Amino acid sequence: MSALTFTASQEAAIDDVDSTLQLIACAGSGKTQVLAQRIARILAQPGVRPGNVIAFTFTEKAAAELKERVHSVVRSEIGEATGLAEMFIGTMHGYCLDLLQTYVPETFKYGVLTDITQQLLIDRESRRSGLTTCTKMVQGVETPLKRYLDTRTYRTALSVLQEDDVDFSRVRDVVIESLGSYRELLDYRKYFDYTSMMVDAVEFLKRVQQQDDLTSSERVLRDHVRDEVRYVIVDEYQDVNPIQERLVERLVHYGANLCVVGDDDQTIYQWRGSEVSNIITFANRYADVRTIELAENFRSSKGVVELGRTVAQRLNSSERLSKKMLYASHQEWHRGDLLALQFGDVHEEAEWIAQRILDLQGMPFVDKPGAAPRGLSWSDCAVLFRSVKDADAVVDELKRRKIPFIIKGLARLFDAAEIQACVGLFEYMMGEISASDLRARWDLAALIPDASRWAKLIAVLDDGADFGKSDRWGTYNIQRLYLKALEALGLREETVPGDARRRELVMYQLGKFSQAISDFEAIHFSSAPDRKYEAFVKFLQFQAPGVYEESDEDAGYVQPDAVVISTVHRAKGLQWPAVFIPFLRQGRFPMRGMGGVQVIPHIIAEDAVANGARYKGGISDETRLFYVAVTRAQKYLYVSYAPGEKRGQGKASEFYLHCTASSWMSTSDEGLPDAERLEPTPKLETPNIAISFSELKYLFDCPYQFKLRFMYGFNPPIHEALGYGKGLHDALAEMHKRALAGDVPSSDEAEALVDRHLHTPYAYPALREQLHRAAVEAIDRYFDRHGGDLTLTIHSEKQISVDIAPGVSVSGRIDLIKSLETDETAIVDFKSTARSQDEDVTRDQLAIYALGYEELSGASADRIQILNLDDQGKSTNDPVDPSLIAGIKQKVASVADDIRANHFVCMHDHSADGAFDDLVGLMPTGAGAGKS
DNA sequence: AATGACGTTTTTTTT
DNA sequence: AAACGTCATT
Repeated sequence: MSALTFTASQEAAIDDVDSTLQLIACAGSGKTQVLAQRIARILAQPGVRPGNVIAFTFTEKAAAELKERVHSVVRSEIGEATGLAEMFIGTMHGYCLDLLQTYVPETFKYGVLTDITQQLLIDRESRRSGLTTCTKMVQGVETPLKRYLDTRTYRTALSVLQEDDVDFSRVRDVVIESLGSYRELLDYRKYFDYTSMMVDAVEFLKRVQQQDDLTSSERVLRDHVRDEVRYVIVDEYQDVNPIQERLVERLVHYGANLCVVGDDDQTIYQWRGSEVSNIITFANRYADVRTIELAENFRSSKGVVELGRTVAQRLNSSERLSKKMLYASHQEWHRGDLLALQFGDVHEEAEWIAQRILDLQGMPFVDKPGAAPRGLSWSDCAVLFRSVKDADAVVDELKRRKIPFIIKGLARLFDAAEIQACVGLFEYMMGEISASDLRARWDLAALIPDASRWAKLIAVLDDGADFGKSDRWGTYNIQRLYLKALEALGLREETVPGDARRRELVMYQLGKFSQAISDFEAIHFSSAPDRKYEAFVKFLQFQAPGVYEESDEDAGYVQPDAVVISTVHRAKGLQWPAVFIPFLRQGRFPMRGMGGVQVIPHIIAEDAVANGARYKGGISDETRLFYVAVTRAQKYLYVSYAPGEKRGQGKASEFYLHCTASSWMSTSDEGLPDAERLEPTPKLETPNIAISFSELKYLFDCPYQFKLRFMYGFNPPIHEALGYGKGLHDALAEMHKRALAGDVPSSDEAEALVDRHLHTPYAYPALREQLHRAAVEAIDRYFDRHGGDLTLTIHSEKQISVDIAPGVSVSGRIDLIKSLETDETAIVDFKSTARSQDEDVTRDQLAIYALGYEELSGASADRIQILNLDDQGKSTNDPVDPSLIAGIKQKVASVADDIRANHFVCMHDHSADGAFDDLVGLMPTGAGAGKS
């Protein structure tokens, strides 16, 4: 596709920016490139601005890729374009959250619950969350849901109830009441979960579109959707669920152009609510739909394409759109490229796979038509499983042969010896294990750099377990205790025993543990200390092991050259020259139906949900999954099966048998052809690097701290005043936004503004009051000094994004852009703590803001101000300096190179730097020591 | 038709 | 910090 020649249907899809479009894109059809071209075509029209376009993707990763492609097409076809950051390319969740936090002031302060924090919240407040008031019907008997045990099912029930098309008259009253009390709890604790951010956004859009008595911000949103949203594009449309479809309908309500892209044969998330009928009946539901089929497969050899086609044909023609998939790539099929093999047991199977991976090394492979062949390497091979739990034999064999691999989708963090050592810290504190047990665990993990420090560690733990020493619950901060424990041991990257690789791996694990603490403490921060630590240990023992994935080398920006072991689900959208699909055993793939309590029918009756049966899954869903697996292969495809020991594990899967019946497949291995081997060279993929303002600040300050925080995942302890700065920010944002809408707030609203925006969930009552008073004073002061300028607001909270170099972008928000009485334009950044910072860094930050404004508007700002909201704080007002701006580009680009090279050196003398309190114990002690 | 062993997935979504 | 449905076997 580098030559940028398109097929007739691709051309049609790119050119038609006016019809309601339905693109049926088969596997490997170059859909992302087509979308990028189409978006560029849209932007090239007179009168169209980037802000008129919304493109939804399924994942953040897909969004980053599409964004990068759009930018590169725009650069080459239109040249410089401004305001590209105004175009939304991202997930629907991201869009909804953004919408709420831009237009609904009451929600500015809301935080977002992840799966884990949501589960923790539901369990902690098991009654108020509706968990234990909800019941399940098992064989006609109604029993209440149980704390911890049924939480998972309850969470799914909550999302089905809210995201699907539900007939509530068929839902039992207790279930509806539980949902109500969960929603109240979320509201009370000021949280969104992944469901409520969608539901609330759709509700809000609906109200704005149907009612007349609107507030100023509601009017702004209505006008925005009516006048600004002109093109809506939805990728992976086959995986859209009912609430997402409702969102799309709302956005095109005033006639915006809609283009959906998908392949019904690749619907693999039905168990999560994906509704295939959205794509199948699309042409009936929208008027004047033009359907274009992107049938050419540019990815795979003829053999793979033909096999894929026959797999898809196993589906009932009534449940799929009739379509073709045509071989159109340069990959040639040779007899023996596709094998279906049977082995005596799983070990033989694993041995063969490992051997074939070795044999493939250096095999010539051509990535693109006309390109020079390269030798295949580890990362060109993938082993795909229905469930990655079946991967043990393959994993062992690859380890044995020292073949590098990364495994995705296995929650194994808590199997690691390092993590068990960390868990031990808290088990010791709670008296569950003895000091010598603890010592044994740390010895097992080979993690004690200096045995003389052991007594220090014990002292820290004993002190931490003394719950009588203070009445302030905030004293018993788990994260701080963890960091203190590591410090007591003297455990830092430089002191971890072993080589550099092991040191890095251990730091990743310890960082992940820090993340687990943050998750727990976000919910349990204000519990009585002894009960909190007790609950934490239970969390570590029972819940956490099933949740956290082991960190691998994939965590950073550096792509390792390693064999990929993955589930089929995670492989969607990816491709490899060689794909293995082992373990094709009856009952595994296709996976046999599941027992146990299910949301449908045990909590919600099947007939209460439109097409509720889809959550159960069936043979069609498994077939589509197998179709996805097969079509990942570019050339070599090896499916295999081996019987297991136990009964019921002896038979081959019907998918395996299907493959053996294909004339493109061989059922015996005749060896690879005698091609001359080349030097194995992994496909070079420069990862896109997207950094936010705040991350950049850390990078400039101290690259090693950046690595600790954002790559290893270490989190600072929760501060009790957390939320104060954000509250001020949000109050100011509302003031400026209302001013923009012509609804200028007056100084007597200060108190109300603070009430609405200040949320300090971790503060004890006295602190909370104190923060409240301080906030009201700060807002009063702002009205006093700047109230008259409110009408001069140009933008509030403006999202900006700067492409520094190809593949490197920096994004963030500018607090305020306003015009001055002097007729100059100023960029304003609010500061709310008097924390002193390196003068240099602040100037860098200012330069980024200036750059961002230029990118946004095409014009340059005149002044940059830092406005300190504190009473005594220092503010600044500087000119925009062109030489500074040129310098910053250079600086960011070099920082990006460091990220790509995994090079995060710290030049600081941390002992002299107050800003690094939190993680100072993990900083290298040697670095910068020579500095005065 | 009744019994008992067996296994119990998949995973995205925010700063 | 459990109990259920499914499937193979009899």
